[in-house]
Amino acid sequence: MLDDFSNVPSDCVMFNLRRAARMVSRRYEEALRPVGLRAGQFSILIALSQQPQVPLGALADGLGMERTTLTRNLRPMIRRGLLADSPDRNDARVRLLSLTDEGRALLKRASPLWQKAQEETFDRLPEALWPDTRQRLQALAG
Amino acid sequence: MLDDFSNVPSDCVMFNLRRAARMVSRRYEEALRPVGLRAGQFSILIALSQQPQVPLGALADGLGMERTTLTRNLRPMIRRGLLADSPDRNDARVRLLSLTDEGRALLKRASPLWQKAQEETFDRLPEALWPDTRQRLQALAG
DNA sequence: CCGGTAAATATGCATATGCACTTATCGAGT
DNA sequence: ACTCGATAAGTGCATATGCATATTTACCGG
Repeated sequence: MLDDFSNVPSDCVMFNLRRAARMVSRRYEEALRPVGLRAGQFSILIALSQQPQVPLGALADGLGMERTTLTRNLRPMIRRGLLADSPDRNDARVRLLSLTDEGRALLKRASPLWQKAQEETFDRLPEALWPDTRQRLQALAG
Repeated sequence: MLDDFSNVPSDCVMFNLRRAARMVSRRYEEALRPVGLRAGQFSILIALSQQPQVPLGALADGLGMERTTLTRNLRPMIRRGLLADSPDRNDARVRLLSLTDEGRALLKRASPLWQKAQEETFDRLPEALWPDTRQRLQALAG
């Protein structure tokens, strides 16, 4: 008998997650285009807005991202002046990251654009389902 | 008053989707490493296993991916001999894609590895929740 | 047949992703 | 102080992602 993979595309968790992430990211990036932020860059700004100084590794963990990936994702943002980094005085290995004033200002401008994308997203998935859905995504990511 | 973005990381659909996609993809790629397939490559093989000949654009639509992205993702797979492409006899613009015998054989070897990754995934998200979760992801991707 | 518009795909550029490996630093035990 | 294992971060390589733009082909109205 022939191999039948016909159920795999819809069953595969990885495939469905990646496709949804691609499609949703494109919509958020379209919304954020006026401020010139990519989807991942917006996430980094948000993550850094929570704390004054964050070690690179801790930030990568929070984003569920390889340290080496984050290292490179930071570059265009630092070049643009949105982020600053400084060595930890107590541990010279650690690179502490922080938002600049410019980064904070841009985040403020980006916020309503994000809000709009978020609302458009909830036109597709009823917002009441989101807390539950988020929890499932976090379980998958954990 | 200061801007407070403290709710954004957990609320942002885009962020949660991307993070989950990253983490889950890494686990599938680890499982698929013995056959040397990346997560997206496995998805392409599966998608092509459904039909004998698929136009590039139609495949891209099915994957929720830009045609230009797919164009390049195909390259290493064609170079490796997993896929073949030929022009459509009725429309010289169209590139028809198909699995090679080697591609089909590799998919067969990859299948149990995928199955294992899938099962590990369901250790994190109860499988009973998957049909519903999949539907939500498809709504987000649509 | 010709000209113009639409469609399918490819290219240039920039960012994103992570593994294997390397470098620098820390801290504990001697 | 010294060595050594552990930890934080960076590099080289390869694939992934998509927008703006270019190229080729199709099709339709004249």
